[in-house]
Amino acid sequence: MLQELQLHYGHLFEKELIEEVDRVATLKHVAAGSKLMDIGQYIKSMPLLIEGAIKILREDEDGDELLLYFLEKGDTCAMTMTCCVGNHKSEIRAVTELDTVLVMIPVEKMEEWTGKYKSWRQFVFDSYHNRLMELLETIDNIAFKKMDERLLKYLKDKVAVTGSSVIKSTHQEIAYELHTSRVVISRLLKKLEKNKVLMLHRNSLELL
DNA sequence: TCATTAACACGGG
DNA sequence: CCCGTGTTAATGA
Repeated sequence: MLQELQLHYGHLFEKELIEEVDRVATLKHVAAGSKLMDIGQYIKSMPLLIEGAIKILREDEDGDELLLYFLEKGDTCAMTMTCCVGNHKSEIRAVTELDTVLVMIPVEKMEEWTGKYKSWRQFVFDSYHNRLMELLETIDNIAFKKMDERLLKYLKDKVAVTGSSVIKSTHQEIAYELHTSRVVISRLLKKLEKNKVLMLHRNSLELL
């Protein structure tokens, strides 16, 4: 575990902190498509992403979903940090997008390290900032952009996160995550295909 | 105008 | 056959 930590967090954390993480945290492998966290749940440890990707979703009163943002390696869930420390319920749902490797840190250590390590404090604040920026971008998309632009951004994000230009989703699944209907997604995808932006296949599509 | 809903046909697995 | 896909018609915001 020390090696992975060194590789992904070595440039952020001082040596003593890395070693302490290695001592107290546990490594966790999670298969793609697993629900890590659901709305209303309490959280007892905080994850650092080593490998893979996680999508963060919000749900409305009808149970419809909306994708908020993706987490990638080197990221952590800012929501989890507040929930852990304040002992609040989770406001979001987290589902693994890929097979994912996590380092789980016990809650007590989070507060202890905030006083002990400057790099930890910095990491926590940076994470808040990054998530907030990500969230603002999502709000801009929903409020000011049309569905065709939202769809394109979604597809590009997905390609960036998975590291593959082939997206293995049905139109219906995409529609759920963007909170719209399949008819719209089908129509827009067809238009994008005509414009040579992508190729459509059954159960998958490829960005060009 | 554009999204949603329902309905239908097509075709691949 | 079942499911994903492409399209259309009706309705509403």
